[in-house]
Amino acid sequence: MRKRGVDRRVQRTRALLQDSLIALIMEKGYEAATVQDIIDRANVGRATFYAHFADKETLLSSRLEDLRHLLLERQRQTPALGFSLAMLEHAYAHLRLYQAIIGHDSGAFVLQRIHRTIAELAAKDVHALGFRGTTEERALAAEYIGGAFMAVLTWWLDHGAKQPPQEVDNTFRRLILKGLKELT
Amino acid sequence: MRKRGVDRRVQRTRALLQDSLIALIMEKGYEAATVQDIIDRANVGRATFYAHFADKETLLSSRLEDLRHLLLERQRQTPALGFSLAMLEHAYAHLRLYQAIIGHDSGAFVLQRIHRTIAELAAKDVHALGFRGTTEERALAAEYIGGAFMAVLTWWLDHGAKQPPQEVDNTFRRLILKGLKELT
DNA sequence: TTCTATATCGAACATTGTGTCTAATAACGG
DNA sequence: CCGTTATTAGACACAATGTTCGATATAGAA
Repeated sequence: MRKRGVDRRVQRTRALLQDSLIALIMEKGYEAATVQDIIDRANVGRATFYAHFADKETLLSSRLEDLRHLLLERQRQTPALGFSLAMLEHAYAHLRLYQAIIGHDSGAFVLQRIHRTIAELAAKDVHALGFRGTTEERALAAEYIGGAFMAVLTWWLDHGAKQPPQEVDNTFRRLILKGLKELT
Repeated sequence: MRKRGVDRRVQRTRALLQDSLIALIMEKGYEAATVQDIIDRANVGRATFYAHFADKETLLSSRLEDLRHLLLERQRQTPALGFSLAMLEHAYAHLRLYQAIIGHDSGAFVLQRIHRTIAELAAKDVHALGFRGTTEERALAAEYIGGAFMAVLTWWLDHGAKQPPQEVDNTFRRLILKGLKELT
């Protein structure tokens, strides 16, 4: 029995690379960070990087996958739109990172990935919300929920994240259910 | 008086390059298109490209600027949310292009640029809509309108653009004003 | 038409980043 | 302790970027 747990070296290397990417995103944005930057900061050999990840994007994906599981977990515990508060709290806990993503133009790609993840989770909630309609209408609802959430998240981060996550979560829920009429 | 109009050669070259980029976006996506690809297809010298545009992104911007002016024009003629129908009709008239943007992952960047343009136009409408509230609330409203529109646009394109622009415009308006409750 | 300013060309160039490969070394886990 | 596997340094070919320069072609004014 060889494969009790993952080799310590592997765990260490992967963590170093992921953390390095995060740090670089905060420092110069995702696009601007090169593989060379990443391995320099992580103090890891070039060949080692490619032994673990096919490219920079794959490294990013490995991190986003963690986030996705976190959100999935919270969604299972919460009746509807569980991803919302979980995501807001995660952003609140890593404010500098998220503000860097929003700030740099290079954030587009990362943001898009997060957006797709959210939209995917929203699709599951459409059913949970007891939403009636055709397949297409439900797809529209999911897209709308995802888009609205990203709008709220972006706005919140852009303005210094002054409200607590709980309050923003409420704003989001009011917005998607009742639209602009209820914003005030 | 030298500068009656722009030199024909300049007009021709710029148009060739812009059209070439559009064609390539449809063919392989924005990210995948290299400057070499663009000048090859346009049949323009490398030095000439850089005489006109600093890089690929600047070339894209020059095209998006045209779109922005188109939308601004239509917004001036329409009481509120004028960008919506105009944008939908533009997408409808260039379906293959927009579906390519949505399709390829590389579309994230282009989509982000369009999103920002829409959000900017939405900000002007927030006031036109007679929306009351603090500066921050109005910023949220603008972001929300932009996000909701992009969601509807994305959904529509993703599902084959089966409804006419007019109908999609109505759906969008109902959605942002009254939320999910009114979607059915 | 002629003249002149300037846009274009082609080709070379340095630079940067990517992804692969190898043989030697180090560290893990049993 | 030993066999397996991860890591390393460094070199490598490749692709793409953005700049430069002299020669050529062409637009627009007179």
